[in-house]
Amino acid sequence: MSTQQGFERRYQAPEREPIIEVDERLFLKSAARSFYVLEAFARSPRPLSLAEVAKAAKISKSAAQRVVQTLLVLGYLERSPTGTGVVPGRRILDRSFDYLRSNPLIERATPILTELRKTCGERVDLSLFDDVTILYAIRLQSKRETFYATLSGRRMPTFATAGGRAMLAFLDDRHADDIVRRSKLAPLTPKTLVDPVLIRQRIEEARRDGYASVLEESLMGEIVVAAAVVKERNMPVGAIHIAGSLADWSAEDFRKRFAPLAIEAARALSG
Amino acid sequence: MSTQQGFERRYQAPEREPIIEVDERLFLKSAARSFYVLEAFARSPRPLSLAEVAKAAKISKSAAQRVVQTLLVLGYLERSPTGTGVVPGRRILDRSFDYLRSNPLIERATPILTELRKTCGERVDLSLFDDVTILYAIRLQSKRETFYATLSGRRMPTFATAGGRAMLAFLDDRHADDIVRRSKLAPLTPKTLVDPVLIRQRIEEARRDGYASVLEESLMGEIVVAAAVVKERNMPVGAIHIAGSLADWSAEDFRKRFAPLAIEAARALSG
DNA sequence: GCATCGGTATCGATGGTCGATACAACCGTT
DNA sequence: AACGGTTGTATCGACCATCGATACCGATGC
Repeated sequence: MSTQQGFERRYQAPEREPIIEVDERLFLKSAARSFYVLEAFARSPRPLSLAEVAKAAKISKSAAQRVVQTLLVLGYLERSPTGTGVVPGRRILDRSFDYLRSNPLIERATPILTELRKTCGERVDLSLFDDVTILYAIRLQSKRETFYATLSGRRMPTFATAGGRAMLAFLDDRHADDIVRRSKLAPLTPKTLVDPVLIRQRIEEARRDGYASVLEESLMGEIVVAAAVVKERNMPVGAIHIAGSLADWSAEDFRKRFAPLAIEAARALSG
Repeated sequence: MSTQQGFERRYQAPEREPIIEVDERLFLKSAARSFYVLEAFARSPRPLSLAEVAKAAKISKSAAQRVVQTLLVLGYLERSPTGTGVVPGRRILDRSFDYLRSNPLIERATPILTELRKTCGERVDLSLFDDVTILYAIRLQSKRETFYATLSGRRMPTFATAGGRAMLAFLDDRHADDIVRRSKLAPLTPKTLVDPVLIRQRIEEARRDGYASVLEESLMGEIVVAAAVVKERNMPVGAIHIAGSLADWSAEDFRKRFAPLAIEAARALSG
């Protein structure tokens, strides 16, 4: 259920690196409004009435009416089958298809992950680095998964995930600390580390070992090992996760067995 | 409702059913422009320069500049890592996450498909009906899959897929024929049926058997059985596919073994 | 050197969008 | 049966956001 729509939405100021900060005058407010409407469903995944849309997107009812009509025509919204309100439309999936297909990393990763999934028999994920969150792009489930563990497009806090920490380990301390500092350090489970000092310690371990491992920090009963995929100059761009259940494995066995596989797969994708 | 326009893009005139035809004056041209830009990547999944964007979206270079800047800020576009041009942005995945999460069918289907995947050991898909195309929403791969067979958001022609025919079998003849007629009957493989008479015959078989089966019609070496998921009034909304390789199975064995499983899963989702 | 391509920035005119408002249809409740 | 509450739909003049020609800067290439 944790929608966690991650820490604070809304795009103001990429604020990372003061690169050029798009010119106000080139920003199309009316275009942005459409996306604000679509984003309303990140907070409430159910049919929204016109009034609710207007409120969520902070626009007038009239504006909402126009945006909704437009998005209905384009297929990015659909009338709710329940009769009232609108829901996200199928055409959105076309765009995510384009995204996945346009990203060379995804394409190269797919066969490697498939192979990895076969040898492991456990869930295998590819996540993408995105500042204070990571974004799951490919998810190959094993058996018995929760609904959200199957969805790509899910975001998780960088600081609390194996993949996130594996990626932070490739940043310099200043940058990594900055990300932790800007993260909302809310525990996802009773075991989530929220003390920046402890988190930093784990990051250093990851730096030393070449992989990160978290134990029940985002889901009770779950153990994950992950290794970062890096580009030139060792910039982390993604991570390969292998996730298993403590019902099947001891933490030590799991790490010993799967960490090398994650590292190898990540290395095959790097460079 | 259904936004058809299968292969052919662009939304002019839903032209199907003269239902209310959204008021011209409520259609936000400037908002639509942003989506035209995003859709440019459906045709060419690679970085596009400003000029290319302008051309693809049929807007001026200035307009392209503004749209691109805006979408960059919002995260729906990203600068290409190769230095020049833009590519679809990660934020798109957030929206597809919202879509999947908002759709009750997807949520209900997930555990059923997971279970089905486990008992079958073959690839299992959930597709959604969308007029002349079907749209893959959930894909659980087995081993050795092609890249495109792993991507949700992929569209395939309704007439040539097992799921598509299973769904057509639940429409009345007029409607089914109409969909076939409006489809671009281009063969995907040497074995694709393109004769409307033969296609209709297969649809009738599906109606009789409660499932459809296609043999190498969309991918050589592949056999697929599928059963339709229907709503009230027996309207088809999706289909469950089970896909295997002819290297592992005879067509007959495959059908005998998996068709009942597809039917049962689809029935569990229907109603 | 010149040509061509990439992205960026400027600015006044114009027309697309704004939003208050009214309307229609549906629900329960009293 | 009129009510107050939804829902979605439709109208219209005023204004300001957007338009697009144009100029600019930097790389790259011959």
